[in-house]
Amino acid sequence: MTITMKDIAEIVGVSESTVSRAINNKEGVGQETRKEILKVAKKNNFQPNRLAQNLAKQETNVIGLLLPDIASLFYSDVARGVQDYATSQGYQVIVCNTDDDKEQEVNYMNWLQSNKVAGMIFLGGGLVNNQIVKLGLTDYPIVLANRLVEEVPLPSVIIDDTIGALKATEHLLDKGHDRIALLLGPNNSWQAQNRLQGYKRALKNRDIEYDQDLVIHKSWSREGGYQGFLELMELEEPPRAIFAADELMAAGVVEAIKLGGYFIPQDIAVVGFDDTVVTSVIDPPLTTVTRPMYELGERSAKKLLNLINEEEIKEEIEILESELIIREST
Amino acid sequence: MTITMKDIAEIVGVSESTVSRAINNKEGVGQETRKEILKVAKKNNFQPNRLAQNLAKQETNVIGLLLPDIASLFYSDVARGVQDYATSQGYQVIVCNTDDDKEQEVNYMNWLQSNKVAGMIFLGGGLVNNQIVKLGLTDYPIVLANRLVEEVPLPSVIIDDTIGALKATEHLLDKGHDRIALLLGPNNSWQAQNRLQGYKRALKNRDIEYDQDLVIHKSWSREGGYQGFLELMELEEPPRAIFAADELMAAGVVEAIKLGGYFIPQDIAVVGFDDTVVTSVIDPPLTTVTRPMYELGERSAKKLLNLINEEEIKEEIEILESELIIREST
DNA sequence: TTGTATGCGTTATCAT
DNA sequence: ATGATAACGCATACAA
Repeated sequence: MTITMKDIAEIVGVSESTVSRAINNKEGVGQETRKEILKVAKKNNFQPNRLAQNLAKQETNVIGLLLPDIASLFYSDVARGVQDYATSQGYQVIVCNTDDDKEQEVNYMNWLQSNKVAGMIFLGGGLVNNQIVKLGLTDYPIVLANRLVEEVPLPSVIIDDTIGALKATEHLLDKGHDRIALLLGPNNSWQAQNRLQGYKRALKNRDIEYDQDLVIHKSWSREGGYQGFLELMELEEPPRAIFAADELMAAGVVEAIKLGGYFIPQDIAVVGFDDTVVTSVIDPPLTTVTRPMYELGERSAKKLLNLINEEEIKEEIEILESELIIREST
Repeated sequence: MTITMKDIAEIVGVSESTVSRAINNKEGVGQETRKEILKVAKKNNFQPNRLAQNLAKQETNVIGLLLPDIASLFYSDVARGVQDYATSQGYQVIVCNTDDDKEQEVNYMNWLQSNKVAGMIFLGGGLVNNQIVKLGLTDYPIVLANRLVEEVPLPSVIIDDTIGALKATEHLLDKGHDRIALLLGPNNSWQAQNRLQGYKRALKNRDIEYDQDLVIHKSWSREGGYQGFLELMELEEPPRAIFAADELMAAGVVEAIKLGGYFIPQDIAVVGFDDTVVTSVIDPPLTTVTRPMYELGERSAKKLLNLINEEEIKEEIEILESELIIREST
């Protein structure tokens, strides 16, 4: 049913090579012939067979994106960034969900390679495994997005939560607060560590003593935020500023504050983390740290395409900073 | 760098066809030869070139998924369902974001065709345009997911919001409420129409008169829900049960109710719509209508693969029903 | 059991 | 300006 160059050649009465040249806008085809060929092609809705094309050219315009779960709010945003940039440059993206499973990851790596993708982006998922390092080092174009690599450096783009947490804390400091509570998830997580670090650094910059009692680890959830707030209120001198370093926790804190009859920000100021649809259900509009997720995708894609086209890479590791959006909760 | 069958053939000292047979687990290869070939293949990490493979076999194991935006909470869940089912059957998925733009859509359709995908799923995006119908009718495997088609029927899977709304209303009726408010977005939307219809049908089933005053159209947002509640409270006899047919609106309603000093569900019962991360920040846990988004993806993928493999399709149009999850807000 | 030959649809290198 | 031909890597029908 689908028409090929051979067919067109037959119809027009020329050779396949001439058809190929005409279709690909190359030199060396007569005015008339070219017009005729294009006419027939359009009329029959000719679509070149990419499989054959790629096989012959020994290259493709497809890149692979491996991530834990496309259904996650965070990753889907990044994915969109990757896709938009890639397609703007004539590339297509294949998204693979690994669920943080090493085996899945390796499977996909192999599959992508056998499909001769031009390169891959590895998004999230903790540490980089050896296979990736090996692949990336044997000059296969690979970019790491928000993912850590041990020892050997690979081209990567990451978001630094530390800066965001620093900005958030500084903002509250600027508002005149000197006792700022910090709500975090379990302290074994990389995220918690970074955000805590930013918080500490902000305090240190202002010569304010770090008070262990003001830092509370709960679960990354509404309930965690809720309970965290209750704990804070039991302190002798409860804080009047809270940095809830997670959006669900922030929602819980706001909830608890209002239920307690306090006003935001008059009685207690709140800064959250992340700015997704969850934030939109919080009232008052939340001052929050926002991570450039879409941009993370864009930059990663850009870096990968640069790598593929062997253009010069300015910085091996690119660091994006999270921003503070100031709204009405502080 | 990458090894081919030809290379293996040379190393082992057999012909390419023998290598092909061995690699593909086909009959007609001697014990020893096969073992030797596989050994060499494994040692050199041989990956068959899918481009060549697919070109030769004239088929691929890739399907295309066109949707408005992968970064949307709704669509990304569906996409995950498609991917999981597809990969479980040995297929890969290419996701294309169309942003509801007809032109983009057509571009992707062409691109996917020229990549010889085995089939496509069109998710969301309102009415189906003619190009799709044409493509689907000229026996190209196509499945419509939660998308409307005029006149000509195409294999499709849809979620019926009507049923969900009906169940939600019935549930409140069962709880003894006879004056149930309904909060909706702008009434020109397909969603609003369906949910209103389900609501009406539930009332009719119980011979309860439809009261126009109890149905309020606002924006699909927290603010819309909030304002809607305030309007309801101005009625002579405010309702004590509210069906907020959108998750953001539900969040706004709950917010407003609590600020008003009422208790849920003792004073006012609330049923929401959809069950995503947004729901998780609402307290008390919300009774809500949940749409089987993941399943929508799964079923669509399954139908498409059936189509591709020319198995019999039981029902041309498959209707999934939304379910009511009963929690503590009613 | 194994090898030979041909084709898949396109690109690219030669001739002409 | 155009055509013949080989090549891309693999599958497969047909011979041997």
